[in-house]
Amino acid sequence: MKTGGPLDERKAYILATVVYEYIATAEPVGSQTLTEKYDLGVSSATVRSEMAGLEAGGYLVQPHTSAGRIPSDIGYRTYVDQLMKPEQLGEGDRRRIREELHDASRELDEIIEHTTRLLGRLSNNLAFVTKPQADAHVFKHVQLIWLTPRTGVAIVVTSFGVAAQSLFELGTDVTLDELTRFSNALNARLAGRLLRDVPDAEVAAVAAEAGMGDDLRGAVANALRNARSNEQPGVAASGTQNLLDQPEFHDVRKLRSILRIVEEQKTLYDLVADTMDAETPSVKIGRELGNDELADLSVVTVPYRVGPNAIGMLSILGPRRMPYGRLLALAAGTADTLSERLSDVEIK
Amino acid sequence: MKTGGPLDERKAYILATVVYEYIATAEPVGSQTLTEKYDLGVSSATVRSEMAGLEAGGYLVQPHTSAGRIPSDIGYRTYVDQLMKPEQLGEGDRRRIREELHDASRELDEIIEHTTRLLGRLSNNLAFVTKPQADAHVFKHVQLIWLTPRTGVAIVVTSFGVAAQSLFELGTDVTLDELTRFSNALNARLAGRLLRDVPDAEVAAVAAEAGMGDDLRGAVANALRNARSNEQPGVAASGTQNLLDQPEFHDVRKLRSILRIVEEQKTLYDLVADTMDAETPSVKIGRELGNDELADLSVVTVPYRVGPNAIGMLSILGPRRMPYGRLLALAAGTADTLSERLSDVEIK
DNA sequence: TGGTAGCACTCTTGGCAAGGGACTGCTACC
DNA sequence: GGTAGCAGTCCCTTGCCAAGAGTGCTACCA
Repeated sequence: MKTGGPLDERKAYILATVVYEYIATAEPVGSQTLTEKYDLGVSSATVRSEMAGLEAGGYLVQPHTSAGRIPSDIGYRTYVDQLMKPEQLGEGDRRRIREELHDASRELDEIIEHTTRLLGRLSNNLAFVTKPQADAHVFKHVQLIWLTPRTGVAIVVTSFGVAAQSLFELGTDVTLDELTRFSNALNARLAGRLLRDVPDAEVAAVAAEAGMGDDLRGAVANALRNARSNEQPGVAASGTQNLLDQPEFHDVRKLRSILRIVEEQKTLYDLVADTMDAETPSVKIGRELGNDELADLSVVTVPYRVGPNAIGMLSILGPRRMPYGRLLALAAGTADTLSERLSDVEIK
Repeated sequence: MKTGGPLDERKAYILATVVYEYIATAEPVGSQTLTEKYDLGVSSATVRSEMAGLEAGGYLVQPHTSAGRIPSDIGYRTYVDQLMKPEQLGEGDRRRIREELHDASRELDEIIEHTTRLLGRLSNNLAFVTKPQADAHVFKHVQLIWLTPRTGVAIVVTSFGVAAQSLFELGTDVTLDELTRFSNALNARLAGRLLRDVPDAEVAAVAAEAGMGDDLRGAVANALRNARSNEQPGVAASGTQNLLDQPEFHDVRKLRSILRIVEEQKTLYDLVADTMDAETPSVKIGRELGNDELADLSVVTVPYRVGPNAIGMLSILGPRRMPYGRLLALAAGTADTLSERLSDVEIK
């Protein structure tokens, strides 16, 4: 299967129409259906020979000899990159998203969860949103709370509220005054800086200067590391049941893989981890997801921001046969609103 | 369908065998299978007439005329309450659960999540665990953290670590000293008491005495309310994909209801909310769940404790045709270990 | 030479009938 | 009261056939 040269205009139009029709109906598209439903200006016989060409070029495949054609990964890819026209979100949808999100809580996690549910509902697919990469947040405060002479809690607060906590248990007694002094030492040095600009070594150094013991230092370092959470942020997901409507999932085996993936946040995150850096909308189609079990799924992903920095991603997972244009517009619109909302709740 | 008088010994044994066999095979059980596989000491003809009696009594039903029989809700109920012998968890399983849970983190939420995943894996069904009812926890500390003159965070710490937080935004400026003074006033009065013994009114009174403004008072009250979370605790769930193995779920419509219920924590919680008070293991079978969509599912539920108080529940949701004895033993064993673990991490 | 009409062919799908298998309920007998 | 045997019911599988959808190829036309 060679990818063929560039498509001439008529081939391109026919490919676009096949993809469009297949997305709408979930049925393999034949030459006759095509000439009947769309005004191609040529007969079905001509369409047949063009389709044979598209199949030879790797854009279409035929499930069996006497069936119509469906797009291949390459066919969808060409459609998304070159053929489809970008869609805009209607003003109604846009307003509805804004209203829903602005009613929500001020807590970061709840905002993310709420956004995820909203996106799942509006997209009629499975939505998932990565929690913010906090390392671009501003460090506000660390508080060491004394509970008993040997236990306490270390709390890290950023410009988005409480970012992490860590219970600690010490080998030797510590007083309330000591904890207060430690907290002050850390705050004096760290307040106002970006989390990512605070290396572990510096925390250790400040702690050592202030005379903090090892276990206490460990607890603070631990809380800060959790706050940064830059290896692998949590992921919120919503809308699995929407996928059941799609005919492609009436096969139970496919559902297995999806359910497993949704339950294990890590796999879900891995699906989009590499698009995090790109900072632009991205579409992954079928085998491009790098997982054979997901070969007939696609994902669209759009980053959301605070200020200029992309700090997380909104994604929609659905059948390969998904309305790419609409979902991209929806994700982008939601990402915009989420970004605004996050700027609102950020403590300046 | 009358529920018939008490079952004589032979009827009871036959009912038990039918339930047992159907749980194992998922196929309607006929008189011949039964006499062949189990030593009943009578012929299949006799069994047939006994089964006819059991059907008349409402214990068994026949999917169609020429099929074997399957248990009704009443049949399962009788089996669970009177016929099955209680199982014990093997020492191997027990040790494995203990090892897994004792390696886990000290953070309450993570312990619960970890337990849920473990239970999902071991039960091969859908496990869900309600997060602790915190109102039986001991109030340890409230901390008001100053971020800017008009913003801050209120944090409530109980004997299980940080229980809740609430960002606040004020109409007038407040100083760090004032916040410290407020914190101290609250702590002096509340520390060491059970959360449920601290009425909202008292918090308001202390706050007013200390001269706190309304918004600040609101934030503290809010954080305390969240900490108590006694209306409806969160629920962790794991193992949805296990259900796909069961033949009863090859019908996609049934999956829909389940997926929806799992995603909405509230419905999941409602399934077992009324057994919270009972403080003993409980089994709900089919329509007893009070939801037609779940008519061929069952749930076993076991409470877990800290000290003498039940503070949450472990549940396993699966097909009505589930191995009740084994799952009850598994849930009970896991609940014991979870209770121990929680006592360990509690700050005394 | 590109487009078209027609035709033979392929493959799936649904309906239908027949046969086998797994039960049951009933009756007559021990 | 228990049992053996039998007629009857119902489901499920299998095989077959016809209908339908779609294709590729070829001959023809402008």
